Amino acid sequence: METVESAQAARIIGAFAPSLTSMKQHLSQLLHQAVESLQAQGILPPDQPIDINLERTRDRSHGDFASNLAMVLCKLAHSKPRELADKLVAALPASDRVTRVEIAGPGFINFFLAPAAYHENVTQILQQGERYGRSDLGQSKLVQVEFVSANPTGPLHVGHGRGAAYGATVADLLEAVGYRVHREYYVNDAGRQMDILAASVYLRYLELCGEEIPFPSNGYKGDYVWDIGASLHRAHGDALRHPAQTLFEGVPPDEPDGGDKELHIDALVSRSKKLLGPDSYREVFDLGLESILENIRRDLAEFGVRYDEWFSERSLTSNGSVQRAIERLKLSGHVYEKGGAQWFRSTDFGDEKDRVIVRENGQSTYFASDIAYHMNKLERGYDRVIDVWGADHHGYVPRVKAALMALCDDVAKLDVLLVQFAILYRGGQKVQMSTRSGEFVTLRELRQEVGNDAARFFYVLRKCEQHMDFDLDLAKSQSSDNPVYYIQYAHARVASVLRQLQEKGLQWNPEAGSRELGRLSENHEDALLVNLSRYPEIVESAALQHEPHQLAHYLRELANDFHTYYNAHQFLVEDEALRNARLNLIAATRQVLANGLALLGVSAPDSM
RNA sequence: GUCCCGGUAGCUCAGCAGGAUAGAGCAAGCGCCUCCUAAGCGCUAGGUCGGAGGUUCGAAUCCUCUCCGGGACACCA
Repeated sequence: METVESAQAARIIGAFAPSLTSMKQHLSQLLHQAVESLQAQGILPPDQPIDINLERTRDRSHGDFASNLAMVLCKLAHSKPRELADKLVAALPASDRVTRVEIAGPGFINFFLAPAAYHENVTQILQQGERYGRSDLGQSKLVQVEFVSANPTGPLHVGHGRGAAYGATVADLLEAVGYRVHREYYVNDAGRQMDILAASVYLRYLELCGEEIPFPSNGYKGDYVWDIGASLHRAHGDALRHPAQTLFEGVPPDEPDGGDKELHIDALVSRSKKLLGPDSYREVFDLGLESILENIRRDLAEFGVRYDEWFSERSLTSNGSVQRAIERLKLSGHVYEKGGAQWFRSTDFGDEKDRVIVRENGQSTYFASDIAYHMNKLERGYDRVIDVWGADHHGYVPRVKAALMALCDDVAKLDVLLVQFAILYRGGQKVQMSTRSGEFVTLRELRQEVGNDAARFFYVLRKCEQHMDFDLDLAKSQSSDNPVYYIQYAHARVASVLRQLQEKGLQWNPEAGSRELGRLSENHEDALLVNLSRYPEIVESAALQHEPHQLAHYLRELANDFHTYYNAHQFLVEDEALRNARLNLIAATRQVLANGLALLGVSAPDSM
């Protein structure tokens, strides 16, 4: 029976790259062998799947890594934890990278690593450069990450910004640990909201033609709609003009006039369609769509967020995918008719209530498109599918999963990650935002105010599903209070030291430095060595748990270790061997800071 | 009403697939530039981990109940 773990173990033994990632795996393997040996002796029952739990110690007096294995297995072995620990330790194969193994406390097995293991790691960092911290854990499996996917009815706002930063970072992290990642934006280019946008554009156009228009309360009022109306006017002059009176013929009153704003706007949409005719209407519609989508694309690109695909919702309707999805659901026997509409019995799969997929008027719902979209995703053969949604969609998760359960057994491949809104603070005060009046802070405004680096970093500083306070003043401040500057400054300081080296006419020989790493004996150096070796573990954990904040926090710690070291010791010393060793160490630190910042989409400047 | 998220130092938060004395940054107080960027560093002080039960060798971490705060619950997209 070939398990994943033993396959991994075989790889480790086969090609032993001495980096600390494999150090953890190495120790894990040693424990595995010990367990197998106890199984052979009959001390532990054979053929029991055993999880090796191995973690970094908090306190260095407990060594470098600790395992609670003996405490976990003591019941199976019918012995006391410390006695079992004794037997496990006795059965551990020797390793030149472990100087000492101790049993402590209630039965922890503590591993003390050889300093040389850490020294080799520094050399690895310098050799691997940008690749340090990357791994093939994902075994080139295909993952799709869909994120942002905001309706193209207006510019991205700060809420979308968090989804963008988070989704992009999760995608990059997954890529770093060896997945092949497909980044996708689902473009809602069909449906009522888009019609309302088209009508809004057309109304602004008519105003520019000189018509007097009472603008609908439910229309899109942002300035960008004016701009699109103006492009339309530049392109067509008055060719698409109709008298306001004609347009408003038979349209029920708007809310301020005692009517219903929804009925009012829907009527305006159908009047616009009728007056313009299908071709011209489509032109207005597409101009609105394209202008806004272009704006969104540019915004995201400037934010360092890249996509492999912009997937059109409309295409699902036009190529029959939606129809096909509905048919398949019907065939599965989970669809019924009620009140003239087609309902999906999602309650069969744990949803709270059944959902409409085809409306009374024959139109399929947004939900139907979403089912088709997810069916499409799974058909494309991804091993994993990740949806990053705004937390306000959380009620949506059960019904999408229900649909997938009805259609296939691949629900487990889908992860929906919900991102909470960020609340902005300026001068200690909440920045008020309301989407309906169009008075929201756009992502672009945020980027202009605090810069891309601070925005990207702050957005991923918290777990995604957690509410977040975004302090604009802090994000802008150029002081150590601001974690972004703090980390970047550490990076810049190393670069500065290396510049000083030349000015002082001193040499740095990295090869010699590699041989002299044993000269690093200060506590500050020890702390740096340990934390540098943790980086691959952090990347792995942040990626697999979809938690970029782990990396953000780690980088702050690493920067702190460096600043402390910088203040306590001189790097450009006369002693050549020591100087080479120290420069190797800080160059490695710079590399790890740069790698980590790159994964977060934050720049790593050489001077500040 | 149902469902999600949160309640850890004065503030903002880590820690939560159980582990060895609960961490960081601000803010407060005291120090450190003839020295590689003081956009930095050190020290001091600060907590019955919302509350109550339970599970066990061991709980901030898991389970149940409860209190407080935020959010979501369309034949909208």
